[in-house]
Amino acid sequence: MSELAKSYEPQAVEEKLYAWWLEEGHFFADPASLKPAYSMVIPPPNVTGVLTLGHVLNNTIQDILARRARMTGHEVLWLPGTDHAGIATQTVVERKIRKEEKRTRHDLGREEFLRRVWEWKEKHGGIIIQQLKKLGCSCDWSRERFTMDAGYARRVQEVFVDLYGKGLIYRGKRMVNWCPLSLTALSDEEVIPKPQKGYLYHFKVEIIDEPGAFLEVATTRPETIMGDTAVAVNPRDPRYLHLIGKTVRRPLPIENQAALPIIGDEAVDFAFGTGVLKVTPAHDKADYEIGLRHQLPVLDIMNPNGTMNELAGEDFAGLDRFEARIEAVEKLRELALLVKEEPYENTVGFSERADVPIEPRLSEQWFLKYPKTAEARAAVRDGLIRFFPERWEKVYDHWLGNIQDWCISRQLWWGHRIPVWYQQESGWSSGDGGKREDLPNLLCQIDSPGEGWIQDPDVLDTWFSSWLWAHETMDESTRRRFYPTSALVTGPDIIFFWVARMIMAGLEYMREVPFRHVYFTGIIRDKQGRKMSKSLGNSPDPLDMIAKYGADGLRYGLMRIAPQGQDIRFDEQQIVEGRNFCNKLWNACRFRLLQGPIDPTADPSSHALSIFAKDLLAKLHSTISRVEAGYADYRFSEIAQSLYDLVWAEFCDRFIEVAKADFGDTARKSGTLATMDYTLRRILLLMHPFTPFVTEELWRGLGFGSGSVQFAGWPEAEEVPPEPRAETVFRAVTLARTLRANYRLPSSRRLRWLVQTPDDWVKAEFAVLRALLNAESIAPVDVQPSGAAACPTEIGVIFLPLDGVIDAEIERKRLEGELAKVQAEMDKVAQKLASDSFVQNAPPEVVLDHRRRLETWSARLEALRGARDALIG
RNA sequence: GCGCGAUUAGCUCAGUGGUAGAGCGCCUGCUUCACACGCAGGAAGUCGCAGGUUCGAACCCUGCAUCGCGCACCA
Repeated sequence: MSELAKSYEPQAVEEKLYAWWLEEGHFFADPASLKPAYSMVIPPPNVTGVLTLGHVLNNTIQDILARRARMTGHEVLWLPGTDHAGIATQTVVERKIRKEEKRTRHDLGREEFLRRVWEWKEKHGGIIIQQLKKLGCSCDWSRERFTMDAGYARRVQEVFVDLYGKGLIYRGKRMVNWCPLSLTALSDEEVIPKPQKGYLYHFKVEIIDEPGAFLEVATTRPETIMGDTAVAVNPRDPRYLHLIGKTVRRPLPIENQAALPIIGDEAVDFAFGTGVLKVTPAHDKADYEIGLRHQLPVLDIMNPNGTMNELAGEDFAGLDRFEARIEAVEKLRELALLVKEEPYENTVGFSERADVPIEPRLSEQWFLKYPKTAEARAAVRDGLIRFFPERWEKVYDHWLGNIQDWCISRQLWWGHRIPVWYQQESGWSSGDGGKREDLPNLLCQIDSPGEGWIQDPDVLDTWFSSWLWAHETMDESTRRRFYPTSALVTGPDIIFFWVARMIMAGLEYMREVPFRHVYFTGIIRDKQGRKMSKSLGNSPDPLDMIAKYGADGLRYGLMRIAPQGQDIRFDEQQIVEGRNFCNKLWNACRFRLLQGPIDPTADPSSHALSIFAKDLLAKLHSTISRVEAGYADYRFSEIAQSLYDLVWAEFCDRFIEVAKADFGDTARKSGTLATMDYTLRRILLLMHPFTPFVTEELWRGLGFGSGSVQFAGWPEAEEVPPEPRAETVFRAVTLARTLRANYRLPSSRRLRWLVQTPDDWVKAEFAVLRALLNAESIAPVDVQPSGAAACPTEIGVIFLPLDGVIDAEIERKRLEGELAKVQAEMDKVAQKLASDSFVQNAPPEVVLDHRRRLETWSARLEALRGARDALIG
């Protein structure tokens, strides 16, 4: 390529390069490679999913890690795939069938429904995989996995059988979180507590043994009165002590006003409400526990879908639980038993997926007693696994310390079938989540034991397959080479769902942790700080962003504002900046190309270098060090910012501008070009993980190599001494430009400047000064010219002759103003140095630094005074 | 109730003890032969509040406030 377009056009480049990468097999992970291994497994997105900004963040980070690992000489495995996402996918397909055919999954039957889900999956699933490719993700697509792949599915069932055999999986009738909409049990982690405004209802119950006497009960759930089987008070509560053992009349249902015992139980908080608790063992977890302690009957008055059943009585049967609440209050009012309703806010658990209130429900389910919890805790505590940011370790530790058994069965069809078989004649009915008879003859194995056995109808929690993702996605040779993985990149919202469980599964089945590092991203929010959500419509489509700004622009823009583990407020402007930065890099390269062919092996050390070249090389290498340090701590935004500064400020604003002068100087030209090529080469390498497309295009376009930049090595930081003289020139230029601007002289106006300096090296840079100031001329002066505007700098005093340009009186005022400012600064430093405690206690280099500053300020002060006096004289 | 995080320029955020920073936005000037997705200059901040430690605090400690998140409780 001899010429580059005026601006970078991502659309023209991205598709072509991605296809080329695939063609070349660059993303393929070879277990036979002799290179050191670097591996990651993708957090598998839902097969129904479409790319969100969260995915963009997450996968950009993984791609950065993968590409950098390739560049540092690793054999990289980034293993992609998707998750079957039980409830989410089943819901999507059910909705489609209901809409298009007005049928339910029950109309179709299990087999046909599953066929439809697979059909849907083949047709529409995995859109997100194509979208990840648009983002530039360098996954090894030849190893793409799905959590329902045959081999994977078999392993899920084997693990179930194994854990059953170890006595860790058991079936039991327990209080579970029941979703009345999805009609399935959920794990504790799938329940989201939300504060709800409602009422605390006070009602009276008559004490049967003391006719005419009443006990007042407070409840938020009057619709469960029909299921009450006791009333409880705290045995230490003197108000009610004497009533324990007596009975009250349950007001509802009216046709069955049963007598309920008054029991004493320590769980009752006598400060709450009236201190009298209605006990509904079938519909409240705490009440169930109380019921167990007192052998209370369990009276289930609800259907699985949250409507009341016939046990609730004729007034309620068939009503939805919330209609029943209204009705119950009405009935209490009619019975004159309602004392009061006070507005009350309490926290109600909602189903994460269906977003409806969970119904605590007694149900026969499968549970897992987690394996290797102690080891999993220790793995993180002892640093075998490190979390970034570290603070999540505490959250993880706390969860594992209070871990509850995991309800793993789901009353769904789409998922991994539970490998348990029952003898048919046991008369056991399936899938209603609560009506099973006691244990029939049971066999836990994958294949059918034969005639007369039917399989448990339930499927496993999706996470029961995801927790094997780190090792079951790999075959034996891959595992040998790439397990444990190097890093996991995911959101903190699935630390319990996935991260913790994967650690336990890895320890149990691989006897080794699944990853060394876990990087937790932040959560992307909108500008107002709200979570991105479809319903709010505040979630921009990343593909639109890619179309508008290019994948690199999106990646870079996002990474620059994504500090480690902090939530990110998304602002499209940031992506604009990412795009602009890519264009800046493009044009820097374009500038270079206009000077002639580059030398891919340029070595500046074999040339005499200008102070600006030395300065740039020092900045380059300090940036490389900073980038290294950033990778060590996963501080991506700092890496991005360092590179931004290097490219934009150091390379473009300074070095290229100086180079324009240097190119006219035959003595300097070769060194400047060599420095430029050397630096550009390293910039492209450093930038590649963040902006793979533009760097790849430039790498080959400029002629640095014909292969992919991602196998061109990684720059090493070298000790390069700083060149402070260059800094002083740039600072002087800024001061001179400020002087010009103060006089409202347009930057296009070519002026004659004078410089008074004792240093020969400064005189050698006059051509550079002329270029940077866009000057007509720069000439040396030995004595202060009278009647010129002056600006003292570290390299000497720069003068702008007044003739016809500036007004002496204005200049005098300006100088007075400057003097005052400088004097103030000087006083500050002087005061500090005058303090004995400072001089005695501060580190010597700090004191020295202050002394130097004092010198600088006083020199400046003197020069300003001289300029003022010259003006007056 | 317990824990975690945030609070710095109009906005989004860097900044782990020594001169308060960046980008955007704003104002001014510039069709300077890489880039207007650009160049140059400028204005703009009692670093949430109150104490403490220190020669010195945006930074360390204590308390408080506000916002957000998680866990527990939730009749």
